[in-house]
Amino acid sequence: MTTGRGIRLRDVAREAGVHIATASRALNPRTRDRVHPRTAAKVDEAAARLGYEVNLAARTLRTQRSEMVGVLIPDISRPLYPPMMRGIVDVLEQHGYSALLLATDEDEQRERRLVASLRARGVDGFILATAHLRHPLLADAATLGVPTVTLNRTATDASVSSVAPDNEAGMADVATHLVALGHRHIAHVAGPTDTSTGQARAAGLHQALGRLGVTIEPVVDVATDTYSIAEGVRATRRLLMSGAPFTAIVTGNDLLALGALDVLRENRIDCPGQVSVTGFNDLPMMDRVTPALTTVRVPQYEMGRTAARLLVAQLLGEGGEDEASAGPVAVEVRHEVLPVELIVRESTGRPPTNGARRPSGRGRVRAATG
Amino acid sequence: MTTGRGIRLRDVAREAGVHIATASRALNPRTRDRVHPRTAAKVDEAAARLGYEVNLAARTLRTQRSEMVGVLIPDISRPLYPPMMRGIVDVLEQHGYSALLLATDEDEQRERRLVASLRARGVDGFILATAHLRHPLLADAATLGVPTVTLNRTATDASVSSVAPDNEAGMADVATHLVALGHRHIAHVAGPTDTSTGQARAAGLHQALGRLGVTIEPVVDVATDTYSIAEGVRATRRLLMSGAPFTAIVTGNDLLALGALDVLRENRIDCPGQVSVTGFNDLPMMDRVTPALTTVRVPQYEMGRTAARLLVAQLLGEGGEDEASAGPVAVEVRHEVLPVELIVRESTGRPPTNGARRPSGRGRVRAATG
DNA sequence: CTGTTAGCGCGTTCAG
DNA sequence: CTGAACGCGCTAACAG
Repeated sequence: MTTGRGIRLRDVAREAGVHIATASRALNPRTRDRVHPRTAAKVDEAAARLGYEVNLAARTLRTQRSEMVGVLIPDISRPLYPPMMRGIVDVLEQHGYSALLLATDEDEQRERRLVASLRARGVDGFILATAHLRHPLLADAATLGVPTVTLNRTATDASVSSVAPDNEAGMADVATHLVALGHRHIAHVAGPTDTSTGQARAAGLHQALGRLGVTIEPVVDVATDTYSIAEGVRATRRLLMSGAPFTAIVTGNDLLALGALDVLRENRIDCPGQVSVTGFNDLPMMDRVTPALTTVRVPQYEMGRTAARLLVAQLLGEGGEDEASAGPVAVEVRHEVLPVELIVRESTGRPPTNGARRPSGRGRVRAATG
Repeated sequence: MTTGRGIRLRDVAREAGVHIATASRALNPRTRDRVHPRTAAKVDEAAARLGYEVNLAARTLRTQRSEMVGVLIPDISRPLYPPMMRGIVDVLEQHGYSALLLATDEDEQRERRLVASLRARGVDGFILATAHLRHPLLADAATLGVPTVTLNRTATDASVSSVAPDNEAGMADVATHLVALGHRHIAHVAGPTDTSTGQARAAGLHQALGRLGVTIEPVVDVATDTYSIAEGVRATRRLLMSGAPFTAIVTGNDLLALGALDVLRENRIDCPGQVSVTGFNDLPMMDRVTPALTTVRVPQYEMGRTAARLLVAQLLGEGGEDEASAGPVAVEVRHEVLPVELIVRESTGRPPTNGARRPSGRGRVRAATG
């Protein structure tokens, strides 16, 4: 109700008729029980009357804890991330932490700069959302002793906690689904091999198909450089050019799948009539594209929440750390793998009854543009 | 390369063989020119060697400027916001500011709490993304003297800068487009009346149609409570129930339009064959739903950038403020209205040749579920 | 349970 | 152009 500007602890203390330190203890939840309830009440009242708000910069300077977490996301406008971010923010807020959001664009230079600025700000921890495997930062962050959790990146580094979807299980579901429908000739538009999701999903698919007695011909197993519609287009064109037969395309990500659908459409190949397509992630609106995409739902919001919970647990754990344990302070490292769910929609169906054949003549494939 | 942890200015000063104050001046861009170039170079070198990183908590405590901005967004996982956030982050980063992202869910209580915590953190400014008109916070923020910019909310408060799309022009384009196609009986699923976008778009539509000599019958002019697919469904069902004739539905937002498309589909009313539909915003994937949505593109990323620029301008302006000007410090308040663009896709076409009639019998309208 | 004292790391006076 | 001293607002240690 009042200004709250420039009101310091000493003002509250004077107003309440107690010493500044007493006011501090009364107002800080962690130390409130060290003060007489009646005194605490008086302080509360004075603080409320004056509109006092603690100065966190001062507290941070004193305690070396900023109660802020740095969240590094390549690009929040890519649809995979917003639900994750929301999950992160929700959990952090619950524990009194705030989220500093930075865009990395997966640019190493930029990342280093941003992390440096976050360290300068004294963030208590990092959440690093990236699937890229080469990530020099990780070694740094761990080395520099700032608690870190990676998000959407399967654990490869034993020293940093991680949260990732169960890519293998998702691909196993996809494989089972397609084989049950009767598909035997399956093509694969794989995600980038320098991402953990790309690798894990590709491996999961191959393993599952192997168990089912189906193999993917190398000529119809193509990789992409990035997760994007354009890359999906490029890769699917290559598939068609190969002339090899297939009745289904498994992709590593919904955007790649959208690109595949575009290429099928431009070549007048019916989906799912002639060729089935699957995606991964279940991004928003995937139920509304045409045909509605069969895909693997990744619990994005829950992944964000989990990452934040893991980080907060470390943060709180560290604070209460007794120095009893000698040796390197064993921060508990955990690797959470969250369950995924196959969502069957309209882009998958039985293969054509006349069996697998080249879905299109080479000459009919449109040349790539641009 | 080195740890950077626990390295203080005094360490750098000692390493460089100068006084701590000199090191401070050399390292701070604003005061660097007050020190001898050779001395500055020595300090730089020492800082680099030691991996020094300024402690921003200390600087903030001293200077009362945190170089952080609080960004309040109802829910980052709603597709309108991520591109805005990206724009904000990009511009802020350019000027050395960081973004603290909070989720408000448009809950007033929560908002107050969050704003209080941001003030406690000493943020230098706020960006408030909300279209809701009643916003007590605004008065507060302005009153408390923290520079604020509203985003996606047309100026109603003269004291706070704002960035908003040109809703009127967008609706004028929609009206012109539909009338040119031959539509004379137009229905309207309006956005919430307690939002500035809802109001401005509704007003813009009515005005434009008025100029074109077309009026919307009150029975086919329905409002919604929120921008959501479910509300679009509810409102469109009401439209059909009314029995009044129309050949086009103009909606206040893409989600409402998706709901309208759902209801048309469930009643086997062809779009655009029997009824055309328009949206607003051009959210991601609107080119891929069926039918691809004719809508008004709002420059979300650019709006984010603009909001951040306006805020930074205020922040920098304030710092350089000479006390020469007596009276209330006139922070420059600006209201930016960004141009929009009509994107014509497949959901609009000529009205049926047999003219306007009730697109569906009352009895055929499915009852609302739930 | 409360008061006293000291200092977190920095920027900014004021002298020289 | 550089050095000395002070204090931003708070909390942690130590007394009492």
